[in-house]
Amino acid sequence: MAAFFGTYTNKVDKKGRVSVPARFRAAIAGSAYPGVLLAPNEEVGAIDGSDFERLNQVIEGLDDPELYDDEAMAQAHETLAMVQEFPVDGDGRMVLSQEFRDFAGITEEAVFTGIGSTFQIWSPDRRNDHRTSGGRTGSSLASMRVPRRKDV
Amino acid sequence: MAAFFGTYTNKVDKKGRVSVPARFRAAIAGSAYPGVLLAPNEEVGAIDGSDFERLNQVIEGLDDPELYDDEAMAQAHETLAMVQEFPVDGDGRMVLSQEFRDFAGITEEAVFTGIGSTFQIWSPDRRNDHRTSGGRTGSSLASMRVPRRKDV
DNA sequence: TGGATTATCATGGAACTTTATGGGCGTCAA
DNA sequence: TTGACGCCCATAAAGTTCCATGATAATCCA
Repeated sequence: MAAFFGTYTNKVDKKGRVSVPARFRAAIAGSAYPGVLLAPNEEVGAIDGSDFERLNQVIEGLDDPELYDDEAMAQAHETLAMVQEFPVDGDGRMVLSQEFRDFAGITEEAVFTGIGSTFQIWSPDRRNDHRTSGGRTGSSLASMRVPRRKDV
Repeated sequence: MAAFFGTYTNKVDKKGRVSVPARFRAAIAGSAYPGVLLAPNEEVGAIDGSDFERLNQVIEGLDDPELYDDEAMAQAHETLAMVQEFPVDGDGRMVLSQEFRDFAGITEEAVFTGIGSTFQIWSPDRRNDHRTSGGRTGSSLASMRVPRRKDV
């Protein structure tokens, strides 16, 4: 499974091109398709990203009645309808569409944040606001719990 | 699972390179990726470290609705966004980024402390302050508890 | 068992590779 | 033809590998 983590800030040139962080590229390497999948995240005003493998898992999950009730299903459909494919070129860059840049308020720079099996793309300002708001006290890697191994 | 313990002090050269203690390298040997994962620990002003296996466990846990509510998830995302990957070279060294050195106040030397399934990296001064403050009386290996074995 | 030999480790420097970034050039379609 | 787009090239900075050395620790053996 692709694992995305860390924060990277890259320039967006006048063509709308931006380098996908090398570590993220490595995470999606070997995937069936050399690119990423992006969708607006309306909750936070950023862009969500993932690879094909993750999307396939999500799609499979839709068939599980325990995961989705009617309301959640309708919402999931809306989200899937917003997903777009962005190829990554030979130099490791993709072209962020004007539509998505406008949505996320991205102009000169884009901030990539890895959050596990997916990642997000932010404008620097919004990223800062989001990070400093919410009053989250510093968590730490050492304090994060892992699922207790189930003895079967 | 990787087990980290003991304290080691190593030099940081002008490129920011520092040897990972051989015992720690042995602990992560066999991991899918020859490197360590580091994240700032804002509570104590040091750097938390772990291996890939541990991070993957954490990431898998994120899909478990019983482990994370919305608030805990937001916090977990913040932590993951701070995690960075540091490859360990053939000589057993990694390059501590300027950002992380600044955060932890590390200049010439770095102190590695193993604390179980993760480890920490300190500036010598902060390490000293932290150890001597807090009034923690000496615990002992003999007094430490272990989980009761479950009969299955 | 004392001393010699062999690993392993931490450290320094140099050479090499990758990454992020900017620009150019042809193609296709509106 | 004027963008939008894909593709290729150039380059500086950063990251990574390679080689050398002294110090310490482990091993061997007569």
